[in-house]
Amino acid sequence: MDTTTATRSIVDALTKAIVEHRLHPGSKLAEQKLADHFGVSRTLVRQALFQLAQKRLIRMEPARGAFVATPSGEEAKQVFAVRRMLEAEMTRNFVRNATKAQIQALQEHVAQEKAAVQRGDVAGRTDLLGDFHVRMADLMGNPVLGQILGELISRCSLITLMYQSDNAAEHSAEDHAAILKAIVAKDETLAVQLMEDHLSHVEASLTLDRKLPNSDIAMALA
Amino acid sequence: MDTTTATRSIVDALTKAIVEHRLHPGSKLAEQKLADHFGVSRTLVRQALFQLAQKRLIRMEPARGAFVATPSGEEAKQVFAVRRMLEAEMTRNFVRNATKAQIQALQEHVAQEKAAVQRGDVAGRTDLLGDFHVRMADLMGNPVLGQILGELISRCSLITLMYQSDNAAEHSAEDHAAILKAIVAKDETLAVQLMEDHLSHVEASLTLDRKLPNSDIAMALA
DNA sequence: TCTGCAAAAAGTGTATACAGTTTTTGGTTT
DNA sequence: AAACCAAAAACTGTATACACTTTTTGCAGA
Repeated sequence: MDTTTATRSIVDALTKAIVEHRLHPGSKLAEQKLADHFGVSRTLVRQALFQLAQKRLIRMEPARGAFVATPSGEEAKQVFAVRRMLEAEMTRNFVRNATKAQIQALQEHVAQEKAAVQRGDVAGRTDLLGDFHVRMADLMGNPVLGQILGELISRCSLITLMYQSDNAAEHSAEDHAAILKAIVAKDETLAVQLMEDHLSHVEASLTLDRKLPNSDIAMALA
Repeated sequence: MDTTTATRSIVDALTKAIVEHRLHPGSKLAEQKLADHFGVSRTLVRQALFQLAQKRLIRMEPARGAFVATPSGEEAKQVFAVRRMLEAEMTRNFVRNATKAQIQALQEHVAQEKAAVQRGDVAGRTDLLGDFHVRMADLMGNPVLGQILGELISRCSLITLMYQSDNAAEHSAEDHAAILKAIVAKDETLAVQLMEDHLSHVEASLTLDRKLPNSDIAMALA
């Protein structure tokens, strides 16, 4: 991941904008406009766009340019399937190997989530709910896993935006608390089960099978 | 993954060269030399190098250039850990959902592996042994999983080159046959267990804890 | 002979130029 | 007023130019 610092910061800025829903699925990302905005040449912008394309946060169409990705329902299901595979085992390892300090770190995180929910901070809440999973991956001391999961979770941010029907995200904070409780109790199978259920629950709250009016409309008025 | 076709073919050519061990870990990849070789400008070479860096097949050092990656023993363990997570579940799903045609495709693949082993075709054998896992991922109809696994397996190609002690790879063909037998018998837990054992076995055949003489030497004479 | 250092060569990082394509614009015809 | 077409504008894809950094070279001194 060692690109030069300039492109790195462009990648980070665009990633943040996409994950935080400040750039909508399907939006055009014109190179010159981005170059002007960041005060660099198109060269660096292009490097950043290629990296984002590899992370599947944008797609590049030949001779037409870059657009914020519009993941299909099919792709969404696949992303969740892989997340379940990884996070189930991650949870199992966490129960077995986590130190008190690591558990406490997660507890503080869940407390922050609850606070965000209670004060109705939607943006902060969304951030924290995704961070819970990334945090857990990082605590496991496996950066390879951490990076893969981080990218999958970024993609989920786009997916939930496109397919979210009811705001079932509010249940997520409770799910996290329950998972953590099982971890503290060293109940391995329960913790794993709760994690799998949690992910399935999030996935089920999406309407992945509709005909994607979002994509076309967003494309149309881009 | 939609970059323009030119850079795509450069990425593929370099990936193939690295995975097939025609470019050794630590080797310098000078941009102009690659550009001359491929008959394009440095621009396209650079795009390709950035993509390879993101796939962790090369590393880029600021102002010093690109080098074929030299994964550490620590990183190798992490890659295998993630592979076990993904491939265990992949195997479980495969037992549950595979069609007769898919199983037959794998059987033919294992037959090819045996043939390569018997005729002493080391290069072909190595290819096929890695392909077994990629093939299985592709058959599952989950391209998201397929791509992640494909990249992890590419990295394993570098890892086994750097750390291989005895040539335990010969056992892999038998392992694959045993896994497939369990799949045919619809023995889910056995198939999963055999897959996990297989990956642990491959990992155990590596000497991941030595001080990496390879890396430094290769760097030194690059 | 070995060490140290300065000049030259090679290489990377970024910007710009230019060719080819796509999109927009504005007028013309039905 | 709507559909169509051509010229202009905007944009992408690739090559090249140039500044700056690293590496190599070759010579001077110990």
